[in-house]
Amino acid sequence: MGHATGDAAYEDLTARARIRDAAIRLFAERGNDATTVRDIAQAAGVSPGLLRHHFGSKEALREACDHYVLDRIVKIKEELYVENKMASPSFLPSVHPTILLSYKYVTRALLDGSPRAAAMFDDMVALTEQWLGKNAPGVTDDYRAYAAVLVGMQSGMLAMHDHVSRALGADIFTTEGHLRMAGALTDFYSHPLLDPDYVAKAREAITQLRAAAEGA
Amino acid sequence: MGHATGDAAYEDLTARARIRDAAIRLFAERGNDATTVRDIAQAAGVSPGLLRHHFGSKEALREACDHYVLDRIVKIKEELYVENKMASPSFLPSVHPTILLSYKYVTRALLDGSPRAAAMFDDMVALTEQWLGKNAPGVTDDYRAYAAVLVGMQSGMLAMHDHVSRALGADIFTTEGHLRMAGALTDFYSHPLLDPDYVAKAREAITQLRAAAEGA
DNA sequence: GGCGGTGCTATACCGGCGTATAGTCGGCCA
DNA sequence: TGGCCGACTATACGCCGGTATAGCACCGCC
Repeated sequence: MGHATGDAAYEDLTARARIRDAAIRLFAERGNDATTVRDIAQAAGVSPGLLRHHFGSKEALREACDHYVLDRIVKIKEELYVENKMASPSFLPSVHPTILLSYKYVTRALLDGSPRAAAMFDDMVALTEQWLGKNAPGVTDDYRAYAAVLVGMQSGMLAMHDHVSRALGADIFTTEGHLRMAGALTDFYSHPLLDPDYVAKAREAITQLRAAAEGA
Repeated sequence: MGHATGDAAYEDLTARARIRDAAIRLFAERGNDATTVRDIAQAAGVSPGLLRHHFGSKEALREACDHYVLDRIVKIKEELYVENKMASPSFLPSVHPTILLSYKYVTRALLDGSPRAAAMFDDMVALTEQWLGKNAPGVTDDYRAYAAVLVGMQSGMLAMHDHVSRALGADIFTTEGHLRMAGALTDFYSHPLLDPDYVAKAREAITQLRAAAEGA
């Protein structure tokens, strides 16, 4: 990570690639607004002017990063998909540092309002909706909402990585923390959390509130 | 004076209260960094200098807002708790606009790194952990991770409200959208999503990856 | 009636941001 | 060898952020 200077492979990259990589790292870490072009330039070991020379503007650089990372992710997903038919869109055992960084980046991009990331979110919702119809038909009668909530929770938890990691005592964007999180997630998806009594009461409360809202 | 809205009750508030309310609204909507003291002043119908006069600095204003909103939330929770013993920390049928705004605010505060919000997150994790031990002892053998994931997903979904709302076709911070979301959430908590075969394979994959990571 | 303090405004200041521009270095081709 | 072109730097510009300061209007108190 902290290729200050001296890492041979890192030094061998073209300046353009170094800028892109540094930008991805910093955007993923701090978000778009909190990252300055001067920060990126320093991290890449170049002058700030070079960013403009190669990418035109900060916004264009961000789009290039979006494109790069999102492409990498769909490629990874395709590989995973053919490799073992894990068709579930829920979670993948993504433990390689690069993959983790990519997820971190996309999560931030979602919060930063990146159109590309938003499109990916929509795709995932659509995919999940289909998957539900095929593989888990009984769980709900509002597939759309269920899929939206599922994808939102999954990506949202990554957005809360600081807090989840703190509670866990391990960074969920490292292999160790990610696996512990994945374990809990598996528990979560395999057992119902609420007992039927409680669920019935909750449903009743919801329908009452809905009726009250419509009546008003 | 007499700025955005001619609402009488609004006009009757002291300038200090108007500033606080405007700040809460804007912080909740755009986050801390993206809202300027000039924005807040304009929304409150006062001059920018007055913010400094009453609160000292932007950061101090934010802390005052944190304090105010968080207090409001714990008060609401206490009321809910005594009213009907809904001891579950999972979700509350919070449909009042003020409550929804409060939740939106805290969610953003979590992303913005507010210490108070983070403390509340930790409290919720601890509470959830206890609750799990009492009310759902069988679901996992890593209570801590389970609770962290649960709270992270729940709050994270709110952080993704833009995208979830877009997928849903309804803003989840309005009563209508929130109830639809709550319905899906109830489905989610009451039925296992993954079938045992799939779960077994997932667990196996996780343990393999863990072993590989430790071996390395 | 004068008078001090408080709520409030107007304006100025400084730093950091993204961006623009002029200029330097070095390799490649005629 | 001369010249050109792309990679790259140094420096400056305009803008806008939070903040500081000076001054004004009002109101209770002696």
